[in-house]
Amino acid sequence: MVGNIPRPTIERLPLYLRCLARLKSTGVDVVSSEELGKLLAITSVQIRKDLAFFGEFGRRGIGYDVASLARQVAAILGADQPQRIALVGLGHLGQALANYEGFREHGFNIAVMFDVDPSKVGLTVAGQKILPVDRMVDVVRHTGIDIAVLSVPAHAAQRVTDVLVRAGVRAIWNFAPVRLNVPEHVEVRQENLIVGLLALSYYLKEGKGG
Amino acid sequence: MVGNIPRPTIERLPLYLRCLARLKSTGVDVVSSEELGKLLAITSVQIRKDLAFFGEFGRRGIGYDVASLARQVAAILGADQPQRIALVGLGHLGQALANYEGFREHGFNIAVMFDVDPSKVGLTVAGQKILPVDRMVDVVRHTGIDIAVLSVPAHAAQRVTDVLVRAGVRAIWNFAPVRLNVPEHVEVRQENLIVGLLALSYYLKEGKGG
DNA sequence: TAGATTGTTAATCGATTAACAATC
DNA sequence: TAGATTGTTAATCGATTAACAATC
Repeated sequence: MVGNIPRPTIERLPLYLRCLARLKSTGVDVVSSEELGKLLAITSVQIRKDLAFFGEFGRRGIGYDVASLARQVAAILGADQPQRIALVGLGHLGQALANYEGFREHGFNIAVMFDVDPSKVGLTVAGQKILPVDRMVDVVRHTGIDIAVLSVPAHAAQRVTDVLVRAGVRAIWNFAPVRLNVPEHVEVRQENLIVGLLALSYYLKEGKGG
Repeated sequence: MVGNIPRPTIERLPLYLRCLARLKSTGVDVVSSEELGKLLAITSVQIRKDLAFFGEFGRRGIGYDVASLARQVAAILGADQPQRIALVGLGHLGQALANYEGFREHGFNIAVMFDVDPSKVGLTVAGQKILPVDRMVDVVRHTGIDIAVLSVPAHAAQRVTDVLVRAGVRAIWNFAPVRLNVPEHVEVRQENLIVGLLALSYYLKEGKGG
């Protein structure tokens, strides 16, 4: 696999994957980059260029085998085999994430859930018992979980992160609106809901002809 | 205001805004682009370039007045005065959004909430009563709401969108994993949680040295 | 005035698009 | 073979970075 793939390419792959999964479920066996592009509002060249970073997946004159391409894109993204993740913080957002179907569909299983709030510990959400944060290092280390989802209040985010790092987590998906300090070997993905709403608000104003 | 601002610039403005709000609340009066950049892990030139699209906000040799810059960035984004929004779909994600503090902080108030599910209609979430979708056109049109947040299942998203458009909504923040068809004058912002997780999963694999 | 920092013009870098050869 | 569609090389476009003049 090549060293430096453009970030925009990486962020389009999940779109391809989902579209392919949908095509597969509706019984489509073969798809051209042109057709895929129509469905996604992305040019066919862009799609072929993106895929070309990783290999040759199509048949000239024919197109792509839907099932096979889906498998291979999933493999590129590390979504080809079940991956257990830890969820920390079971406020409203945490509970929404715990119940989000999209994860399971891509092979991500929330294997453990933690919260500091004693009134939440012991409750069952989405079929899982909430554990106390005290047990996080032990449990995460023991189960060998790599990815943690962080949906705690901003003021607690760095503290929880330090614990997660100590527990051996190597990727953190952070919904708290703070930049986390982590060692170099830990990947952080910052999710930032308000950006979406503010950007939308800007384009709304612009559309008005402002 | 200039016509064509780079999209990346627009998406950084909310980060500036939040950082400035935080500085203000900690009593910082003046900040340089260098300092702001350190806090956000963005270069100072990038920040100055971004701001330059909209005008001159700083004082050479001094820096930026935190309160004044915050006000002006908020104005650019249309977050300088309260904006009412409609929330459609009160599943787990919808309820999380209804309770999300970040919106209020930026002047967005969820003024009305709708759901199809009769067992949800009438319930109170985050201090608001859930209304039936049947009343959506009337209520939205009557209150003059511009922005709708869509957190309904994928299969219902287009149907609800058509109603929202009929009700006069001009911007839709869509959490359903489908591309919406809307008339040209309606802005759509596609939010896509799974992209974040899959991208993280990719970079985790890469980090491994794969 | 000297030091600091902005705003802007020019150079570089990276991503998208266009053109086309390869091949099913 | 002719038509379709991929994969790739070259050209264009757009965003970031570097350099620097303006000015507090």
